[in-house]
Amino acid sequence: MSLVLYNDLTRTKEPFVPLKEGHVGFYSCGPTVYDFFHIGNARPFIVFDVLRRYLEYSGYKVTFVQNFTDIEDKMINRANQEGITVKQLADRFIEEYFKDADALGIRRATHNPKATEHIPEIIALIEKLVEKGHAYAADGDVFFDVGSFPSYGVLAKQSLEELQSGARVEINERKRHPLDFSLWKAKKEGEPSWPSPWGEGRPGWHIECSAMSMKYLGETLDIHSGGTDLTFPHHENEVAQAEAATGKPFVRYWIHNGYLLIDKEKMSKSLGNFLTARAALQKYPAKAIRLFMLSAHYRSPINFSEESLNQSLGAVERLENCWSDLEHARKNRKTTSDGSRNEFESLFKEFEDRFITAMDDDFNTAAALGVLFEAVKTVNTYLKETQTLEESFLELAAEFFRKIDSVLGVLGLDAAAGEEDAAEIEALIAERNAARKNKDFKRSDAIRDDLAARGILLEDTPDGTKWKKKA
RNA sequence: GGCGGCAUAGCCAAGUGGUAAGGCAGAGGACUGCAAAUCCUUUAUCCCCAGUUCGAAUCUGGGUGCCGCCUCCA
Repeated sequence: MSLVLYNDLTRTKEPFVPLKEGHVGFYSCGPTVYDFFHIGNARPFIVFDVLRRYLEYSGYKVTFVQNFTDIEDKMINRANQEGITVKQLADRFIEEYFKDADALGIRRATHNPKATEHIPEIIALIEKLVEKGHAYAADGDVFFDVGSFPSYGVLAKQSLEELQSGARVEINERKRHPLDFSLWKAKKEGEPSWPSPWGEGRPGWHIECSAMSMKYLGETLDIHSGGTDLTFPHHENEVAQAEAATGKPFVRYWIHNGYLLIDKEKMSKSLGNFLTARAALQKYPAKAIRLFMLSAHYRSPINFSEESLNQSLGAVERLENCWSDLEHARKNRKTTSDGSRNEFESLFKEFEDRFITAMDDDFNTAAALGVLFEAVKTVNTYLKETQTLEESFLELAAEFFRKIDSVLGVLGLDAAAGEEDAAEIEALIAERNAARKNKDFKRSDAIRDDLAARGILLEDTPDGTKWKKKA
């Protein structure tokens, strides 16, 4: 059994075999840093972070590269609007990106290259394309010559003619073919620029990903991912640029996530129907947002709504309750350790195998979550129905949850506890229990209500009172 | 015009030939001082029609509806 991925290049599921055994070179298109990213942008960040984690869980060494597009029309426009430099704008929103991405539990990439820091690599790639006759200069601009690259359209699965017939591209007389695209843009007044063999200018959007991905991962990448809207033309162009230059296959597995919709429409900045990740994080814990993203297959569209997020929140609470019950049992219940370890080992081994089977099948996180919840039920039932707990069960269950959560991150076991006020809470609980003993329910309920108002929820169990923070 | 996706219970969502995972919500019950949590029970024949098959949500054909890409966009 091993991972099978849906490859957009072939439009079929294929067994995943990396170029170098045991190692995966993974490039994921990152944000243009002109604004906060929204919850739709967050989908690929979360989903491909989980794929990356799963590859690592599966034993691969993963080099994960995600770029920052820090020079581009939108960057320039926004910087001008705000009266700051493009660099200042980029620095600010890279910082904001990390704040939100970290809060969402997205692990840091191995490399986060910026376009403006790779101008020499970009120019070198363009020069190579010009030399090989795949690009041509025109008044300080350089265009890629799609007519020179017969397999243009591999990802779109359309011929040049077919692509052109539906195209809404602006007429540009300097282009040989309407679909030729900019590799280098001549400087305009008030724009940042760099010297180049074609004069002062700046790189086009598509070229940065080809240049930077190959710099960090070599001429052939194992996985390249992004939103499905990038398939054409961005990724198509990346393929053309890289393969025209190197003559080697650029990417072995192209994977694209489906859109996040809101009111059945694509969430996007231009439509104005977006919710920033930051705003979402104020309303919902990261765990709930992650679980929401993972509750459907990554290639399906998902519809964002308050109701969906609330459902995910409910699900997360179920996971958390199970975990905290487990912890509580470990501290407060009688345990023994006779014999039955093997039985529990195979129980959790089976759950893990099923988790692996789900994830191996084109990264089916929805099915994987199903397995996780079945394990939750098993643990809950065991805790409820067993008088004297077997230590190995508690250990193995905790280990199972930790492992799964190292991939999915929906339990937040990585996050620091931060229970500095624990002592005070414990004291109040003791006071409340004393009141309960004296049947002073007025007093006991008052304490419980006060704590609830602070976001501390109490549960009375046969093994004493348990408390937790509201999710 | 070309390319592609989707349609499963009140909601979200797996499942691609053998008689429908999981979550949320709801109802009933157990437990509780009351709660909370948990457990038990309960809620679907898979958009429609026609085929293939011993057998289809799952394959084929035809409909209907929704959505995306071909332009910046995760």
